Amino acid sequence: MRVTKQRTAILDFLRSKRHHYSATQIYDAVREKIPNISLGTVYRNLAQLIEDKEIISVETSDKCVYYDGFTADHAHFVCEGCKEIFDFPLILEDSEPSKAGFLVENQRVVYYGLCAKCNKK
Amino acid sequence: MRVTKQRTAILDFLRSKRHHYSATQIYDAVREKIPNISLGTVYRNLAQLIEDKEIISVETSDKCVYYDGFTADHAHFVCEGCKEIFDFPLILEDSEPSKAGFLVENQRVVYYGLCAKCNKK
DNA sequence: GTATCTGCAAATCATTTGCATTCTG
DNA sequence: CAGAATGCAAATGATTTGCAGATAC
Repeated sequence: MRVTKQRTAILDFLRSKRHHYSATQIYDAVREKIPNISLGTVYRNLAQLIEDKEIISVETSDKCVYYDGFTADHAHFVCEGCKEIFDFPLILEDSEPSKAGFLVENQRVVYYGLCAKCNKK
Repeated sequence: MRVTKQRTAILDFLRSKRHHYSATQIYDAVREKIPNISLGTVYRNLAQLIEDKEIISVETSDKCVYYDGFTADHAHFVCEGCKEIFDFPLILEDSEPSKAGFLVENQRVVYYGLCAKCNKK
């Protein structure tokens, strides 16, 4: 794996934010620094960065995938009101699959509902 | 909401199986009973059935959504070896978001790894 | 009878890919 | 230099949608 300015810019962007971004949003953000970067390059780098465990992907009921530069285990909450994605701590215990002899390499917890603000309305 | 033979066939199919199917797989299965059903109808009914909480959707790192006629709370395990999706009980406790005043309407837990069989190889 | 649902086909839209060129080590 | 990575544009594939005709209630 080579260090290119494109890959560096993408990773720097994701790490600089405690937020979750779609490929297109990342593309738009990085384009401010590298105007001629292509969307294909963004996707290829995101895939590579996931493989290298530098970032994680967040699959929700949205049609697009979000990417997160914060890789410590945590849960996500998708607010159906304001569409915001929130982070929450994830309490890991002996998981059912591992008790059954399965090898758990990864786990995703996503809550859906209304955030505190939207819930009050 | 009207009871059509298409909607009934889709729901019957999903309820008759303890398994998870993509829209295309459901389309293929239901076509054996209703040969001229269209994929668009399958998607429209799946969306409706989800809204009515008759079925649930399972989002994974796959590019397609899976549908599940078993609606009681449970976790999913996606085996990266054989690609099978397994059900596991889900131990629900006071979730972090609800402690924070968020309204949790739904929650999805997906594990990734190797099932017992693939893990042995 | 009328609003809802369906089949069909075309449109979307996120993501992937082929290829010639450029860049990193 | 050689293998990787990039930009561009075209391809893919799941999902959505417009519309005219069929169906449920």
